[in-house]
Amino acid sequence: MSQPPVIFWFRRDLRLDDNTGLHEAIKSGHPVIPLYIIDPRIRQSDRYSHARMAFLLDSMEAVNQRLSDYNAHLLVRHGNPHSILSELIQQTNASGLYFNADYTPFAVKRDETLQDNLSIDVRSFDDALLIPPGGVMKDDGTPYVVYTPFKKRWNDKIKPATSTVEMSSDNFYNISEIENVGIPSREQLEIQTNIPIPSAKETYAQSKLTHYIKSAINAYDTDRNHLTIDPFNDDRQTGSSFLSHYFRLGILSPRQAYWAARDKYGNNQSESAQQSIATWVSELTWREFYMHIMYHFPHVDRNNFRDTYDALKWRSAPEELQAWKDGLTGYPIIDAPMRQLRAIGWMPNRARMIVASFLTKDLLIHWQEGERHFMQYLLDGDPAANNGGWQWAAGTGTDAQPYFRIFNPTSQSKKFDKDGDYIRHWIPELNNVPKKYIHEPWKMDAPPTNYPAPIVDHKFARKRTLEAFKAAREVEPA
DNA sequence: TGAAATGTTGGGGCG
DNA sequence: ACGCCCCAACATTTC
Repeated sequence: MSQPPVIFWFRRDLRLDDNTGLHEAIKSGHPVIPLYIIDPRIRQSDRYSHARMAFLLDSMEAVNQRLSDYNAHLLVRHGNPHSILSELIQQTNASGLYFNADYTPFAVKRDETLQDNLSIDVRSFDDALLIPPGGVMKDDGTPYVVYTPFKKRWNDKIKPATSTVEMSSDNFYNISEIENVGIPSREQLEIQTNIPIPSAKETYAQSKLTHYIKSAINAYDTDRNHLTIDPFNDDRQTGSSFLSHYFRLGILSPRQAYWAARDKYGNNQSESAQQSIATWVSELTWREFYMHIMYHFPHVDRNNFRDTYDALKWRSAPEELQAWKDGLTGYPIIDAPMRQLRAIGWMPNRARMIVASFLTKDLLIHWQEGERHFMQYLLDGDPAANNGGWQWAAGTGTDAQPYFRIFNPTSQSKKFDKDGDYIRHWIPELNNVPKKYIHEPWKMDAPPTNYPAPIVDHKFARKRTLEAFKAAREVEPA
């Protein structure tokens, strides 16, 4: 084979099926070098997650295994992407670089100068979303900042699924001649995590998707708010599809999920099942919405989307922040999910809203503290979706809940963990607390002595926050 | 993808 | 039998 190779650079698309950039590379007819670059800057980030990195390593291993069906291997290199790529181009005489676009500010900045710095054909493809940023705009050409009209237009823009590409061993470059460090071990990357890492295999993720769409999705509308104890180990808990970590690394594509759901929707379902399916798809749309937002408004990454609350006096309360992180606030409905997060790298969306409201509204601590903590522990931690959720809860974001909408932890607890099963599972100290007091153990005559009293009084905190937000609104914009 | 404060209504206890 | 009060239940307004 005398043709020069092309490089396919895996980033957040660790799958072989329905991978736009990879398939384009294959279709080019040149032998493909599958590459992953471990960028040491990721590990220096204060948003770095040991668990997510462990999951990424497993995912690289899974891709490598699938590649072995084609006598191919994943080439792994460590370092600055620009230098790695130019070095590799020199070594292999590659004529093209293919990858799928990543829309976070970090990735956009990393990728924008590639074409100028590399002397070869650089091809970026839209793959991570059903509709890429810029594809859903208002008639006046500006981006949507409210979810509902975005979703309406997004739905109208969906295009039919495209056909797949057949691969063979002829499509891949023999990299045995090139230096390949291979996939590093956890020890080599100094990964420390006790979180049980779910399977990162593409086929496993696909079967999970199929299984979920088959039946559990029909009850999503009602079950989505259930506080699921451990979706890794308990198949009875079906409220969440628990696929977000697969979308995070692109082990599943949103197209695979969307079309699986939509095929089922059109296939003679009851009205309530259809409604549930629509709601589930709507969560995919939220993911796209927030990625579009971060692309069009990159400042949201480290700043309020709206400057309305730039003057807000967030509290500095390191001990209270620590209590929140440790699950020791004295509010069971806060502490249970915070402990769950550290234990399994996941918490239900409802719980995310409750603990986010508590940090920002009850403790009046900056949403960025919570956003960072979530990124450090969530297996599905995605910069755009996580940021969007936090700014929504804090009231600083696009389409945010109004500042006066403050969750009452106790009523949320009674509503979504009626019997207290979720609380008892994650807070063993409360094992013997009767149902009557499980949501507010401080009201017992003799509360468990090994569980803290509430670090803040909700009624007092609510008033404090209303006043702080009101004061910030009254500050004239600069 | 709220909750608290305030307003309204109507049934029941009771003198 | 009547008026008064209490308050649950629901509705509306406000934050």
